[in-house]
Amino acid sequence: MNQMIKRKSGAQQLFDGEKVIVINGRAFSSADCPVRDVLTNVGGKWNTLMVQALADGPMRFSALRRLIPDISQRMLTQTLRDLERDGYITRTVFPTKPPSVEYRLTEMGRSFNQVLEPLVEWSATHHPTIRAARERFDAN
Amino acid sequence: MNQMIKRKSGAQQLFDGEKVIVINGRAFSSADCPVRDVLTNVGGKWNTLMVQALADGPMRFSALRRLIPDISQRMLTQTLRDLERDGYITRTVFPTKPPSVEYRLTEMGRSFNQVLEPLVEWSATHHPTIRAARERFDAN
DNA sequence: CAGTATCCGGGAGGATACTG
DNA sequence: CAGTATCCTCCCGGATACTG
Repeated sequence: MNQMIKRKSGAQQLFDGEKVIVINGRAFSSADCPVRDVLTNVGGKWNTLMVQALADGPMRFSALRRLIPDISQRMLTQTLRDLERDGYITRTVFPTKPPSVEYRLTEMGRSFNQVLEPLVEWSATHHPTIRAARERFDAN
Repeated sequence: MNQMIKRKSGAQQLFDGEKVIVINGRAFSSADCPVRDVLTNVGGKWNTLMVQALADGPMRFSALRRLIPDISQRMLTQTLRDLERDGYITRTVFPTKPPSVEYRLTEMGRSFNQVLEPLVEWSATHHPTIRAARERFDAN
């Protein structure tokens, strides 16, 4: 029930000649696999960091820049746009002058952050182990 | 405690002139941020899929090829090598002829899979919502 | 069977300059 | 302040061919 892939499924026949991935017993064209679709965002260099930056509360564009010093302006805008597009965050413009823009997690964004957190914790916990394994492997 | 980033920390001063990310109150050079280090793997196109493929039990190279039809030989090898290097899986060669090689999740690999599963579930659940949000956004 | 080796295109993302 | 607009580079990953 929890594994992404099931063996010995006849589902490969569902798409004629097309490559297929099987998740929870259902077949998807690997082109639009839902899990892949979401995990692509997770993999993006800035997406998860941005979600976590907004987890404490809404922030403005410039505040995000200061919080994440090594993101380029281009990537900050693009990441925020992508997250907005997929419904993770909302963008609110205040017509002050100069204008200020507030970014805020949606309900779904907060929901996502909750499944993200364990992964972050896991990463921090196991990072030393991974580093060690890597050095051991590279020693050969 | 659970958020990746803390505000109003003076930690930016810890690294002299270097860009810094702050996690759970500790500062890391953004070059070797532990969370980024792990999440990079999550983001790789095949890494998570491979972990899940092996979640049910060990598999051989050719079995993995059949299970994930649209991976190239090159990427299959490389993904397995990377996962082995970081300690997620082990690689065992059986000197039959022709040789067969078995890949198996380590304890850490299984541990990782457990924090991965909720993310996979979440993806499958929210995928329709995301698709809808995306179409709404693109309509403008 | 389980890999290497090589070539190659596309896209992610950085740097820089400009704007309402 | 909060963006666009370009340009450019690196490297991920696919395709193909060869090997112990």
